[in-house]
Amino acid sequence: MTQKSGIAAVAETAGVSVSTVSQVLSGNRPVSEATRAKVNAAIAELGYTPHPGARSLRSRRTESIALLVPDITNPFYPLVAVGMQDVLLPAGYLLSILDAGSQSGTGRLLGHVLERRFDGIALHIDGLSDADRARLAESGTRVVALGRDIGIEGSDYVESDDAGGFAKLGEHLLGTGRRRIGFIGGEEESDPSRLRLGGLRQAFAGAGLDYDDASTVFTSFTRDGGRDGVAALYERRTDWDAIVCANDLIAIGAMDELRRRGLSIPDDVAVTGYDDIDAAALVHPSLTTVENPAREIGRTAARLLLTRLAGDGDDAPTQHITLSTRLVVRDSTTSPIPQER
Amino acid sequence: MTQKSGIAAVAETAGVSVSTVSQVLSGNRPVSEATRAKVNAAIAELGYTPHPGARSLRSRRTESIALLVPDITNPFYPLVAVGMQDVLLPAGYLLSILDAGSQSGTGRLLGHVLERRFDGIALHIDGLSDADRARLAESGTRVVALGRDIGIEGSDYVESDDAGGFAKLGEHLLGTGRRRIGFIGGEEESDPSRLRLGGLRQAFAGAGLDYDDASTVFTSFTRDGGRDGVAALYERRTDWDAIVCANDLIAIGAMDELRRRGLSIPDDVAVTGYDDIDAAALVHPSLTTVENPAREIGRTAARLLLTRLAGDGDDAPTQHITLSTRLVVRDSTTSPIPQER
DNA sequence: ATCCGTTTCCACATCGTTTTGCGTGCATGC
DNA sequence: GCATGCACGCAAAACGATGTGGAAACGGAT
Repeated sequence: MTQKSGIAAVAETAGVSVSTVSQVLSGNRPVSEATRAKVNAAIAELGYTPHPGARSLRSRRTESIALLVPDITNPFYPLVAVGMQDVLLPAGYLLSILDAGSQSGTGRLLGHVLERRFDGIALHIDGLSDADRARLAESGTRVVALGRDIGIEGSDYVESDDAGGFAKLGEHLLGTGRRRIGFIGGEEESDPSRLRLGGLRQAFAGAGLDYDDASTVFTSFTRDGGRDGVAALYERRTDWDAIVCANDLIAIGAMDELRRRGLSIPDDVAVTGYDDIDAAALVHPSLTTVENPAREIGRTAARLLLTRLAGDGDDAPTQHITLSTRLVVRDSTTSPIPQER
Repeated sequence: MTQKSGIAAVAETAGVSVSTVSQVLSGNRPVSEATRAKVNAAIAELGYTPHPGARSLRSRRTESIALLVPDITNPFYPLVAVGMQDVLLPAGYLLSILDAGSQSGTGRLLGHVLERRFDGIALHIDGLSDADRARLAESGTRVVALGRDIGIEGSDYVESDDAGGFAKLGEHLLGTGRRRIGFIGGEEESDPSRLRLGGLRQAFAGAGLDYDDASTVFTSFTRDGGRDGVAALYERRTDWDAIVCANDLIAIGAMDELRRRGLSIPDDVAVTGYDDIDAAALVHPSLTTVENPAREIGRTAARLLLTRLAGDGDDAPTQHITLSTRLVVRDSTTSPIPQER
């Protein structure tokens, strides 16, 4: 008695052929109710699980998709991942989150990812090298880009309305009487920095005011960047009444430095961020910011992928979805609840 | 001219047999320098990548391992993931981070994970059902547990020295003259809560003092839990001079509530947390806590898995590794740098 | 009884690897 | 010259699934 394994074992104990079992599993062809029952019984009895390798070998599909992020310790990305799972799990796909460790690590990891033959890849990349872009394109893997267009033929992308968010921030600040408003961006060459500054400008224009370019400094998207940014701004002048930061981490760093200089937030100067990471609500005073709908970004990206994977979307035009953002006003731009006299 | 694909195509253009190409790839048997060169040239020319499905079908290995976490938005887990990657990537393994979404979601995801036939699984689970434990055990997949013993034959686990950490916290507080010390735990039935309280008790005992059980309340491991915990403690008495919290989130919530009651931290009451998540340094005043070496936990877990996967560790006794923790003193237990007068 | 259309199942080829067991050709020892 | 040993490559058999072309069984119509 040779010990069969896999689908063959199931076929044997059910007293049917291998192909019939496969049919029952895939529902590809009609199977009579009687044999279907026999097969299912055998499957349950043996605790059978199809071998994904064998399956993908034939079907050329893995039923799993990858999310490739530059830094999983950035609290923004876990939320994106959760959003993708919301959509993918019910559709029978498994989401693997892969951490490149840094922007530069992306290329190194990309090779591993492509080797694994995921059905689809979602990635958030700031600088994708031409070589990597080519590898992605010729791999034939479905790709959806997060945050910006990745420049691959036929790959959709989803981003949030950065400019609109900063316009709302600007209006909020101008509406509360602030006029000497500085802006601390991330890396100067980065798309987000430029878009976000653009939104602020728009708010000024809308109020019939001029935005002074000398109110802008660029550093990096980190807490340290925020500290440096404040230092740079205060070298130019010292009468700022609001500081707009390109993301929450910068804002938190800026608050550190402002406090160190003996300034009170928001009485002397208001501070705003972007993203609405958890920490924004935790700092003291809590940070006025704009909600960057990470989870919704994830959901949308997953839906785009699923549509493409369904196949009939192969020739559909490239999709570009922009999600709207929401202003979240907290204590860093309004007077905090009086607590120490 | 039939269009071969995969290894057969490589074999053809290199003018060798399929098996020879495989040998070159795996280095399983010696191959002459000349043919090795020919094969490598062909591989490069065709941009060949082995099909992981076919490979795992034969070799029964996937070269990828999974990290299953209850909630990827908890900042602790991304660090664990990064630590695992540190070790796994150089070893040629791909790490997939899988988010169960909640403790209860673990079971649902576990099925998907086992189906995927990962070579190894690392999981951090508080309550694993017996059914799931059985599924894991009989799947034959290598398992390493994080944080606690998972009770599966032959599965190693790694945890951090919670009790030691809380002993250090207790000594620190007692050493600065605090005596009326309250403890806010997470869920009462959870192992961590009990272990951590035990560490605090130990500090009292070491100083020849008695710890009063009436100083303990249990809530949940969240920020809301911290608020509730403070409320509960202050119903018992109002002269606390320190509050020890079972993790940083609780501590941050506790600070919210203390502040709302008009108390000053640390002048009126000191607060401590556990884990040293980023937010601990961001809150104001910054939080004294204990570093829970998440990244090192990840590294260790990965090493344990690799050892088992190497095969010769099959019969080795179960390993139980405890990592030491480090006290991080910040402003919430010392007087902050005078900044307003 | 014959024929035909459905339904239901099966045999078999196939996917791309790994792996074992042999067959070469060549130098070596006698 | 002839057995012996080595170093290299190759053929072929798995691995576990999918899916197509057909064969068998079954009714109903003629």
